[in-house]
Amino acid sequence: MSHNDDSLYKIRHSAAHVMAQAVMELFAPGEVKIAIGPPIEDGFYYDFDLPRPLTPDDLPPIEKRMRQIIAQNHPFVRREVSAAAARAQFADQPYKLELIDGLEKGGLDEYGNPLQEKPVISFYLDGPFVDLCRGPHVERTGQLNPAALKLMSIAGAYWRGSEKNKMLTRIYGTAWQTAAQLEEHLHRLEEAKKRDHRKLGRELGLFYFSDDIGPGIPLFTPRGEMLRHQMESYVRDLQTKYGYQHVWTAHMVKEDLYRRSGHLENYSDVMYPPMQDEELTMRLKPMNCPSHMTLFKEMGMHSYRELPLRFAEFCTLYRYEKRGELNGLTRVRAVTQDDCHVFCTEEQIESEFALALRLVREVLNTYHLSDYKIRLSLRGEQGKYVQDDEKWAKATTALKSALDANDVDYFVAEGEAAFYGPKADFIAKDVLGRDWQLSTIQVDFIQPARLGVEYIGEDGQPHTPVLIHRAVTGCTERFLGVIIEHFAGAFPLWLSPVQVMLIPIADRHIPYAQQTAQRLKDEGIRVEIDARAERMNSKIRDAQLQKTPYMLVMGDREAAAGAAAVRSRDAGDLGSKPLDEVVRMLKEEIASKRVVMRAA
RNA sequence: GCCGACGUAGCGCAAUUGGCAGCGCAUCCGAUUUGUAAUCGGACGGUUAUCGGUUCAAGUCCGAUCGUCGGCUCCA
Repeated sequence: MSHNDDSLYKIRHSAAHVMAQAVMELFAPGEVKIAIGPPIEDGFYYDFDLPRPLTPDDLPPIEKRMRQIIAQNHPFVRREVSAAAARAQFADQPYKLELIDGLEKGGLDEYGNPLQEKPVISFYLDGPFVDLCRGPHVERTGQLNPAALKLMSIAGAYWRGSEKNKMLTRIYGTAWQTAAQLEEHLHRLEEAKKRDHRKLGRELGLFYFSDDIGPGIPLFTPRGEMLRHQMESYVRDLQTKYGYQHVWTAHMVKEDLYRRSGHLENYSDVMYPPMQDEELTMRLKPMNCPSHMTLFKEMGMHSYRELPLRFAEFCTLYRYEKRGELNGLTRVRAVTQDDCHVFCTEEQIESEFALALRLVREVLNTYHLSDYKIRLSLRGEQGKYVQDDEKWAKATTALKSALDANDVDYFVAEGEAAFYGPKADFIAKDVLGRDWQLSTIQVDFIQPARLGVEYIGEDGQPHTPVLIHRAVTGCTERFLGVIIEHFAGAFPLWLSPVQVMLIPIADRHIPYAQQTAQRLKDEGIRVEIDARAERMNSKIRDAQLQKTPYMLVMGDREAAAGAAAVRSRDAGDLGSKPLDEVVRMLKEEIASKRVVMRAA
């Protein structure tokens, strides 16, 4: 949470304590073990180790008890204590003891991450409830607004976030200063639900999931595929313009290649099991890099003069995502990356980074996803990484200086790197303010050497190129999921699967509609005719609900005049216009890739 | 994978303590030929996710499996 939310921070932090007290009172003394309860964006949570699972029916009594505690208006009192005193206080609270250990050693915070300085151990007391807590809090429980508080959900959460630890029960709540703010927040959640791409995907007939196909594998309808096609064509054309070349490398690869590239050792958790074909062991591709490097090698000797060589590919990759982590289109098992591998010299890293950056920026701007931050993802202490400190240091330095040379602001995240190198990840905010990791630019000094990729340098000697991995929209599926929600299903004209719906008023206007449809199709405009025996109003309503950008209504007047009554999805009835003008207007809007954003 | 909730017609939902499985929309058929967000009437549609158990009787209770949803480090 940011600093200017100090008062909300205190409110939510305090609400977490009040909730913990309420939960403890729901059970017999000593039955509830409390873990941690921080404020978070929009609210707070507290993790408990409970004698039984909670159900949604448990929330109202807890909430009721919280209001009573608030009404009792206990002061929050801070007390600094020694580690020994802290241990005595929480003798029967194992999680708190573990936290105290971490604090006392000065080494670890509550998640087991290293701390800079040895902190002061402090308690906060409110009434009968004592918690190990750094604070700050509101002064009295009465400063919490009971009408601006709501418990939201129950979830499981591992102690310290590690699946090796015990699963605790987490209760999420939300808290605000005023009831109106709470209402607003709940309203935002409702809006987000309406835009849920899984719901819109079904309503707009874009994609489906089937038990017969398997989890995490979307099936795209003609309309959904048209969206994919438009998105991919756009990036493809732009890549071509920027000097990237497209290649194609199929979906299966001999396992041995992944042994040499390092995937088998470092990425096998995400890979599907091997397929045995007599003496051959094959794998579904989880990444393109080894294939692109192999292609580079097969194409013969490469001179330094050919570099940088940029191989782009829209390829569907297969990744084993954990069951519980699958989520609509944003987390699937068949992932189509708009991938690219640039083979270049160390000197070229900076300019290649700049090129990729320009491409990424142009694409994100087109989608009105221009509010993004860049995360420099580095190797962490744990996790699987190819061990080669020298190359990691080189790659990290190179990426940092490329970021700096291009005047890019970024923040550092340790432990987020790929197994072969550091990344610059683009994290964009959608119209609802949610973060999505989309584009990525990665520097890899490791894989080319492992696979023996070489070029002949100016000195006539073989050298190992640097590999830059780069994705613009990241992958088609997730990006589509994000933009469905971002646009609330109302795609800009250039992207819309059906751009124009022709609405003949009566059956006798169908021939004119067909004639008009052909005219528009000849201009490359995607058009459909609603020839049902329905009333015009009903056809308009359906086209509007399908979020079709333009409706052309045609009756006797239009047929006689060679015109169409234009209705815009966003602006309503625009009146009758000659077809020539309609075509000009549509083509201009398509070419401009104009976007009309809807408020969240 | 783990914790919890859920799974009734293509979609959205009903069904009393266990007692004949229904409504709306969509679909199909018929009538209507309509001027900027829903024309009227009729018909079709189900092994209640799957498998097993309890019971005279299961959508409802129990178990397993499959699937979906909410979560699983936004720093005590």
